[in-house]
Amino acid sequence: MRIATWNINGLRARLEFILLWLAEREPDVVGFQELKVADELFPHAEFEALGYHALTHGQKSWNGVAILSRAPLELVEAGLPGQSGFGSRLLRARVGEGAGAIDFTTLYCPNGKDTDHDDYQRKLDWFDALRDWAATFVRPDRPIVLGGDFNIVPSPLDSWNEERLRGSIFHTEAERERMQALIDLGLFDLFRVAHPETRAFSWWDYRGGAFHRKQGLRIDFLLGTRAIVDRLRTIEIDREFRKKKDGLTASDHAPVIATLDD
DNA sequence: ATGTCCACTAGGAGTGGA
Repeated sequence: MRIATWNINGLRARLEFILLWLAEREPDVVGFQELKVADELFPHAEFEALGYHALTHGQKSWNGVAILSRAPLELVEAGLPGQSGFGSRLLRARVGEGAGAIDFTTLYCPNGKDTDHDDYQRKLDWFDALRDWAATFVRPDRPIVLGGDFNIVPSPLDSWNEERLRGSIFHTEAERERMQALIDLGLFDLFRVAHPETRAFSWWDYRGGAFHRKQGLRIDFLLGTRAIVDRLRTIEIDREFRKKKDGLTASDHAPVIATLDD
């Protein structure tokens, strides 16, 4: 079973690019973030043509998340309780069938903009709510995945320039404490399980040639319980799809894709 | 300091967000 997360930065602008990726990588389950489209405009038929069912939790202009699955999927919940004012950022489904089924959540965590912006404290509050919510169901023996754009750089190894950026947005102690609090519920950063020492990024600014200068951050994660770690075979950040394809513009995020034993 | 991209409004570029 191949599972993935990807902040696509605009579904309508990215559709053709996404379809290329699906055909090439053939994931079974994908969580998308930053759809920037209302649910009624979601192109279900385009995905169904490739064999994917979709659940969406979108809104006009900004935010928005969706889950694609080849196997039937069942909505569990949409939206983080108490945090609907921050937009459509969370969607949880049961995906797959039988013993191999997993509890899969896609997350688009708030950016926070800057440490002196009001959104920064709201971001920290959102993460507190996320931890409280996750604590209600995360258990080591359950196959649970939380995947998404967390907008936090958890450790110096995950930043292209920790020395310069420490204390700035994505790199603060308060954000890192929130990330750790989530992990402490019994979740593992699957990329780090497989690649404990590798410097790898999942996001590069469109500006300034950041991708080619290797100036990126690792802010997109697949988190899984012990039951998922036990099934983990591979996990990679799909840098190839941060590059233009057939003249089509990529998202500023690369997909993260993992293979699990069925 | 900031070289890009996306969506919105409006009916052609500017603005806000990331």
